[in-house]
Amino acid sequence: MRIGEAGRATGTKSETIRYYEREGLLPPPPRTSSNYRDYGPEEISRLRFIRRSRKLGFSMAQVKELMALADDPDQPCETVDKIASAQLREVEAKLTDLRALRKELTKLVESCKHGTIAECRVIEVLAGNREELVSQRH
Amino acid sequence: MRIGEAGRATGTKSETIRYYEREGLLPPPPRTSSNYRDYGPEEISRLRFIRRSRKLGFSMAQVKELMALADDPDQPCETVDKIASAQLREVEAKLTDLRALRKELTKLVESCKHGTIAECRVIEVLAGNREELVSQRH
DNA sequence: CTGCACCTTGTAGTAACTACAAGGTCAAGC
DNA sequence: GCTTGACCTTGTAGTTACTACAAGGTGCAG
Repeated sequence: MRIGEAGRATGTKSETIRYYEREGLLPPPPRTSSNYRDYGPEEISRLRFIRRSRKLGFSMAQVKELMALADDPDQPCETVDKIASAQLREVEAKLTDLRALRKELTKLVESCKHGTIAECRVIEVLAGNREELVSQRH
Repeated sequence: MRIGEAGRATGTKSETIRYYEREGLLPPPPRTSSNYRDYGPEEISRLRFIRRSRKLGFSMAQVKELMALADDPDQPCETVDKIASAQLREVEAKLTDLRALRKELTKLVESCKHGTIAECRVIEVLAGNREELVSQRH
């Protein structure tokens, strides 16, 4: 599988795939006789994972951490737990915020269906005070 | 409330707040007699909303769209529905991915607690084929 | 009245892409 | 067999969303 096809399969531009390789997120794939990158299903999985994680708001460094967990299951339990727990806390926080946002957007779409114009509280719903607790840590 | 305090209240650097103002995400606040920006609770809410949304992986343009929904409830229903529905689809997709990721991370942390080293399937869990359907649209 | 923390504008650097230039590769059609 | 066009290569420069720093003004505590 060449870079263009890999890109179409994962919704990624060729340039971005090469960029991930340069930055160490993707291992350099084998090359064909004419020096084209040649991707297998394993690399496609990894690429798909990177794209999804980035869309969820994780940094490239965090994506690397997650992939390291998957790649090397023989790391000391302490390390795995530390990384996984931290990522888990972030995932939970994102889930909470997204559920609140979903509720508000659903209400908006519903009221539109009935021809009425609802007042929209998207801002208030995410402007709660959890963030203040987070920023205390700095 | 001056810019520094507003920043501490929302986990945002002063520079970033000024940047949001330049880019039109935040309205220019009133100034004090000594030309300092003076923020009220309304602006703080808005700022908090921007920060949360960005962490959830929404672009500044999407954040603007969402805020426009909240600011102007008298827009034609068609417009509101189009924007809200699109954002809702994205929120749902993010929720699905995050739930899968959470499950995998929880498993990892649990097995660590019992001293065993689990095999980690974080990559596989997000490498499913939903993305292929999305990329068909282009 | 002088530190010191804060504010102002402006410019330059970073992360994560994204686009484009200049040129090599290769299967399809005449 | 040769050209056309879609693909690939490396490299550089532009974009988005910050982030850091410089040079200087503001304001309150001691």
